[in-house]
Amino acid sequence: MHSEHVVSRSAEPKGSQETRSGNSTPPLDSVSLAIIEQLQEDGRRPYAAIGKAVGLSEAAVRQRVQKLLDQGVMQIVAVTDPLTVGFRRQAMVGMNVEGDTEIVADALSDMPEVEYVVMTAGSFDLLAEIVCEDDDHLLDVINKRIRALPGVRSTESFVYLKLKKQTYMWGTR
Amino acid sequence: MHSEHVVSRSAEPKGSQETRSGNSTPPLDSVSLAIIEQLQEDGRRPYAAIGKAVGLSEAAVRQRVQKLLDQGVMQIVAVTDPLTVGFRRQAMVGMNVEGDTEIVADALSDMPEVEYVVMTAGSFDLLAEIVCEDDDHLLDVINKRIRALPGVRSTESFVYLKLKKQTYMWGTR
DNA sequence: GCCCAGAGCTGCGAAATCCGCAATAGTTAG
DNA sequence: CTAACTATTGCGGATTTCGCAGCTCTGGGC
Repeated sequence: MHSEHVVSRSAEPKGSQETRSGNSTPPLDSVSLAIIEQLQEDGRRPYAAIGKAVGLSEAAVRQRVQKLLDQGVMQIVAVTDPLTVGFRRQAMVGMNVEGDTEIVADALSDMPEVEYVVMTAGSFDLLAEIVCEDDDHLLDVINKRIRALPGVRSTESFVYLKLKKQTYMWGTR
Repeated sequence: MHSEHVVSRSAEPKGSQETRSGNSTPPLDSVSLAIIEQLQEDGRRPYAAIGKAVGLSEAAVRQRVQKLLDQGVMQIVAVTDPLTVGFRRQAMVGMNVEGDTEIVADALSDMPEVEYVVMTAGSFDLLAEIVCEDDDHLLDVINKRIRALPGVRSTESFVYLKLKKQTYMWGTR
């Protein structure tokens, strides 16, 4: 048992199932970390192989993976470069908002073209990544829908010219 | 729920290679698109289930998936919210660059803390997402390493406060 | 037209993997 | 100390993966 607690944090109220990044995410010990790292290298790696790597039985790994998925701590998915699969226009949109930033963030999150929403400190209150099929589509999303949201004071767009790096190796340094 | 239609795409003669934007990426027909969509929903979905969904045999799906992976068109990985895995500080950094933007982009891509690099049009030439363990680490990366790169004229940072959405559903609208 | 080569698909065992379940520790609360 | 709960293990049986041989379709060379 060499596994140590990362940070012992006690008494966390449960029952919160918010979108993401809610810190309802308790423990996550070093074994689960190791499992995640294995799956970041290959999302289809067999449970037995992972178990051998992290020192657990196949069944235990399976149970932990299922739990991590259920809790939303991780997801196992195929990722691609959108440009390769037919989406020709992407942009990052920075926004300034008046009132509750989170309400605007939620509205953005409901849009299918929006892949990524983050609340930030700095000269923007929100950043959102938009994935569209063409220029008309992008224009429509930004001008007709995002700027129409109540509370959005101003936006600034950065159209993607070339994606240079995109990794999913958190924890695998 | 499982609609058979993928991304609307005009009927394609099977021999036609539409001139896709530059990359060494061979066409990618609608069947492969459909396979990718299946794996975007669940990266561990069995080949037989995918085959039934897209109208192909298990073996054919397996061959196509392997090819897509080998070609680098997609990867099947576990993705997480870095905040839940022990990385407490993230930021998007916008940059203005003099000279060849791509050289700077390549240098950024070599840094392990940099998860995402994209060349953009607009008031920034480059956007880079940084994932760090703490404030010291973040400060070090931005001030000591990024701003030290030759050609970097100025930077502006947006520290993440809360990640609201992060999906990998390109093509699954 | 004819033949050949290459790419893609299918079907089929054999091997490996996944899955559910019951039994076994370890932990915490009373 | 016991009860309740959670995590883990070991096991069959069902399912999936894997490799391979054979088949079809297409395009090129002659």
